[in-house]
Amino acid sequence: MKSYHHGNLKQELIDCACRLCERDGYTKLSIRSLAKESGVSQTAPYRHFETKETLYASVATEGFKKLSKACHIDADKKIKKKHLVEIGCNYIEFGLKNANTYDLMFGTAVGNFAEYPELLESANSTYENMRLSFSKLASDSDEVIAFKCITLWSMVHGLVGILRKVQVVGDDFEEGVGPISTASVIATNLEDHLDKVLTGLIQN
Amino acid sequence: MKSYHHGNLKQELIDCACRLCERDGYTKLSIRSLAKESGVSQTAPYRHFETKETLYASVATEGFKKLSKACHIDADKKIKKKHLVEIGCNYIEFGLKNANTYDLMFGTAVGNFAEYPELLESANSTYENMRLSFSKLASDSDEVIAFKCITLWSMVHGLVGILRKVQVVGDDFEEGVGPISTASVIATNLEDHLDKVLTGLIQN
DNA sequence: AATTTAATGTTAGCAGTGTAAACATGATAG
DNA sequence: CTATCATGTTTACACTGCTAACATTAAATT
Repeated sequence: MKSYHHGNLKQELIDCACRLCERDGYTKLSIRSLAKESGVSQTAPYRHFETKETLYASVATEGFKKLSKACHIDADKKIKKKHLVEIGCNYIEFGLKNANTYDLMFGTAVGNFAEYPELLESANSTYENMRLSFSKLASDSDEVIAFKCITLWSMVHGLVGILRKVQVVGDDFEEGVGPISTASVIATNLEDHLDKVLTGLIQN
Repeated sequence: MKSYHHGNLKQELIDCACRLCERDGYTKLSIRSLAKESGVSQTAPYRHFETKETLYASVATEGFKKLSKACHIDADKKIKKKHLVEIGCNYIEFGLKNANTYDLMFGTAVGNFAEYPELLESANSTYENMRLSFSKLASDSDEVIAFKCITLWSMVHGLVGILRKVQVVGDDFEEGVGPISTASVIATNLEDHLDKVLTGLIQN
């Protein structure tokens, strides 16, 4: 009935880890609980993941693939500024809706991406997507394109960080000009905000 | 000789925690090791910190105080754009030089700042400082000031996040237009970069 | 000044963790 | 058919956060 070999354990562990990481945050994830969830012995996961960080890297890799998809713009389309605004909005939406996974992707849980080729690959390809979109906006040099791209990325990345604090603190504040309420305003007018910033960055 | 009561344990624990957090990252910090370092029993810290998160909150509070100081601009000075650039640079420098502490401050180690009044206070006052500087730049409405302030903050916050990945991956990449090298360029021309972004945001 | 009380320390112990070592099983290659 | 090797299990170790019960001493109350 229950065969000694699981057959598809690695993928099941990754899927399960993705789910639990997002639900409870990666700190709450234990290899043992993961194993139990898959009906397998405590140390079985070690046949597929050298250390816990290796498992984290797999979850982060999945995260970057999803982020990449969320920020993808149809390649044939003629890219305008509004499309970059859309990319930015989608990025932020991903960061807020998958907050715990986002932590894993951009925090320190995985120390050095270079140690995990798949992770590095998926992270770089997320960037590459964004870069391509910028390259279709105007005929800038590679340097300028990369520059604009990093500027947008750090902008939306920063907003995710700030806005998440807003989510956590919630409605405890009504002051009007504090960081919380201001950030909230930006959050609800995200498109306008990104539009403004991008306008300062490009002419199109 | 060695008295039963330590006398200044709480502060010593905080200091020690700040040091260890910055050196090894907050994940490596254990209450037990902390206690040992202070020559006190394993559970003594629990008389001063309800849970580990409470300790984290104290370390984060110290972090915000330092960040606040690093971003402080003399109140009497007439504020110009270059001062805001300076604030931004100092912020980023702090984030990069105190990377592990910065993680603790802006990550998810401390779930809800509102549960730790001192932390909330120090975090808000960091923001308030920045806001004041903006308010001395031009006679904008409170809303506009707050808006600009959040924009700068999320910008530099995002850059810290991106640039840290650069530090970690280091010199493994020389491609020229990849995220790593581009971010590196931004890092070495930080003032110019912030100047550009701020120019798009303000006129002064 | 004597005594009660509250703050701060210790000891012992539970349940949970990451990970290594030695062993078991069974799919696959020779 | 057999040997090998990937994949699973058992056992064990050192470590963790945290609780409960007890010890000591500083501070408050009488």
